[in-house]
Amino acid sequence: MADTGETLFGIEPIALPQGGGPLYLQLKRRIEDALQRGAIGPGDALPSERDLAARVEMSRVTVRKAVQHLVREGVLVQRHGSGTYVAPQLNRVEQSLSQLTSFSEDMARRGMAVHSVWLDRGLYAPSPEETVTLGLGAADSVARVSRLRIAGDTPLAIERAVLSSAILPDPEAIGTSLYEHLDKGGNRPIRAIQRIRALSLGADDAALLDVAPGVASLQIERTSYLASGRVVEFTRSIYRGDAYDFVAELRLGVSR
Amino acid sequence: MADTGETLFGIEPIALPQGGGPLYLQLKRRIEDALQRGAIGPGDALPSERDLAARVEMSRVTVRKAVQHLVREGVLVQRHGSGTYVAPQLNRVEQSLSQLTSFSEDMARRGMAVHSVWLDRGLYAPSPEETVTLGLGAADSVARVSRLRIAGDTPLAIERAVLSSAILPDPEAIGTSLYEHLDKGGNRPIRAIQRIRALSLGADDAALLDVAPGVASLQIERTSYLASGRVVEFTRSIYRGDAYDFVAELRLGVSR
DNA sequence: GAGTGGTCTAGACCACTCG
DNA sequence: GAGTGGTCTAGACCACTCG
Repeated sequence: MADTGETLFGIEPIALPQGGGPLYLQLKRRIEDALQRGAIGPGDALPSERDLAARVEMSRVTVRKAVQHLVREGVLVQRHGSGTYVAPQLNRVEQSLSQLTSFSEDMARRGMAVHSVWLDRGLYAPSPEETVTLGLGAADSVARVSRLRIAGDTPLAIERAVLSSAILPDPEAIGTSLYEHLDKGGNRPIRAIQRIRALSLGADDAALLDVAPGVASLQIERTSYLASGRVVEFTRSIYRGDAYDFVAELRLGVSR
Repeated sequence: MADTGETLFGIEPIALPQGGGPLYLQLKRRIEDALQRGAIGPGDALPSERDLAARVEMSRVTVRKAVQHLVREGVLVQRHGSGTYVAPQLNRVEQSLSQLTSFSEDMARRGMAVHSVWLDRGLYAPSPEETVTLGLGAADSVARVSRLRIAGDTPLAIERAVLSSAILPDPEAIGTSLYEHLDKGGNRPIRAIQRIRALSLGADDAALLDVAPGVASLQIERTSYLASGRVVEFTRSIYRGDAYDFVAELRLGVSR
């Protein structure tokens, strides 16, 4: 469906009225229009930045600025050395915010093949923050387990968990499921508090999730508790903003 | 605490080793270091882009690229015609994801003075999406009420609610509280589903929230129900990513 | 090797702020 | 009016991809 011919999917060489404002916003609007009209669709290649620049009679820097805005919004993707493409339509994953569910089982239920890549797994001296959160003593160490969650070939989330080494003495012994492993030791959490915020992705995490740096993402910090009230794990996860919806059910509170 | 003198808060004219990579990332790292060392703090002015460029011997475009990354991350703020500043430390607002609470009362409990600005309040023909969501007939109209929520002088959120005009025939009659108004008519919701996602702010919403375009934010879509199961309102809200934490409590689900 | 995006420069003009 | 960020250009070189 890509059109690198004369009409440039309806983006005329000379800017039509299109409203005023900066050139890069005008171009951004024209590309958005082409998408809305269906002149270009998911997976299609855009003309190269140099081509686009020549045709719309703007400098390449200005074209880049328009394109980068759309990349940050998740509308386009750029691949170094290859080209610029309309972002493939992702099926957003819905995840409940009221039940502690299993990533693997969640995905299986949706018919998605998932796997994880370990980013880190080992014993460390705790940071002051970890000492406080996990309620550790001075001599205690912590197990850090980090992994990248992948569905098909789309990375969805980075999970970084920290536990007392008393609860997880051998991080290497975890199979695919941390909770299953904890269960065996009688340390399965029954309750958790999650804190959700929006986050602009840094270069490193963006690379792991295969998106552009600066893209909006969701960071979730989870503190899990045993029935005894003891903290089992503290996990900081980063979810791709374009791939996840979190769903919560609310009950009547006070009047607003 | 701003330092526009020779040392440039420890950012030396000639780049120290600092690791490699693109110049703009090196500069970004040096500014982050200065912040971490406390050489500059919230509210402080940075040197102008031209000054910075001269001192670190990079072009202004490269300096801008470093600065803009930090602006997008919420670390710095720029004010056109005025300068570049370290972002003031915001007290994040915590909001529960398991109770339907009142924005105004929530804030009052935290000792914050809040007010709202109406962005829109009126009766309209429904969009197809609204017709479906609200379960409307062909001849029904909808009330749209949009407002900007402000704490002190910091805009925190944009709320855009849509209701059947059968439930809200006169949008102008709302005082400060939509729910209070609904209550009077016996149409108070008792249950709601919220859908949370990360979103990169567009120019218009960014301007309303007084942040840079492209900054990460949280979008929450809420569908509220009456005891009868009927949908009362559909609200799409956008929360400043740097000002909000949403907190949810989870109970044990299936194994992971 | 041709083509692509990623980085970088030097310079220009504009719109805005501030005293 | 001086200074600031916002936009824009023409041109260059690099790192990467792809057939």
